Amino acid sequence: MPELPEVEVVRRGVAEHAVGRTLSSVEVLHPRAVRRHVPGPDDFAGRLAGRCLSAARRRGKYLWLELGDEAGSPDSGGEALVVHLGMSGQLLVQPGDAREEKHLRVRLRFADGGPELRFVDQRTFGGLHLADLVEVDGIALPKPVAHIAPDPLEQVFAVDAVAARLRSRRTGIKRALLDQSLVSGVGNIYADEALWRAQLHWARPTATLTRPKIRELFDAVTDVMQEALQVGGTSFDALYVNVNGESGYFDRSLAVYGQAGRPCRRCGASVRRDAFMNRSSYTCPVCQPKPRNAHL
DNA sequence: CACAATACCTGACGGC
DNA sequence: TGCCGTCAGGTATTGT
Repeated sequence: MPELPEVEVVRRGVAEHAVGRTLSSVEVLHPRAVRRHVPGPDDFAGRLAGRCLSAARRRGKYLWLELGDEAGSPDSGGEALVVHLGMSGQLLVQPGDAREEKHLRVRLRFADGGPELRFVDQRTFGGLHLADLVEVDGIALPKPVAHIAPDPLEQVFAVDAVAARLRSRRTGIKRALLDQSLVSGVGNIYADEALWRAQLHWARPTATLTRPKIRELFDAVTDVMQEALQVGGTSFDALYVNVNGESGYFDRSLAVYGQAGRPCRRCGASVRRDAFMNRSSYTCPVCQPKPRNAHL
């Protein structure tokens, strides 16, 4: 599933292969892929034609391509093509005559006649839309991304400010980690991996965490994400791939996620799976004991 | 306002 | 063989 490291791998690919190029035509093959573009698919395609992709940026799991005029300079309006991969979205760089993917949703062609960008998405939770840029704390963000908190790999990420907000909450630590308005980029996989590294149970009340423990947890979040990034992200199947269609290798480094019944790498106890928010949480029952005052 | 639950979606897989 | 239930889960929306 694409979380922050996977989206960053895609961002780098798009920066290398598409930034600086001018779009010629855009084809929407499935309207649901642009459902967040309120004016509709025709408006989406019409407004992109002739625009240059001037930069590829990211916050958390959101990716956006800044749009410039044909000469390539950023336009005064400040507009971006926002991309969210959802659960199964892929952004691929493909020759125009390459076979159509089964779940091809949007095709973006370029004026230079080179490889096109394809948005492929089996489960259609992801999508593309156009948005104006607004300034938040000195950073230009698309309007729909403005409510998302900085991610742990950003310069502006301030762990002490996050710790203060965490400690005032009345919820479990994993729910808080997954709340993109508190910290962005963390999904189910990296939440479980970071909690295992910091030896915290998912239901631990945030209010009971000390500042040093919260710092330790976010060090673990940062470490696990950077390690994943170095090997191209996590993929269990063909659903997550970089722009060249290649899978990452971080699945081989997972300590608990998806490892139910296998021995904990630290103590050997059998990793357990709990139902959590209509999905799963994986923990070591010995290293991450369930607190008595658990926030279930 | 804070927090929790649910809807949205498709395909793989196991049981019968 | 094929049907059915379950699971995967990020985010917007709805409910308390």
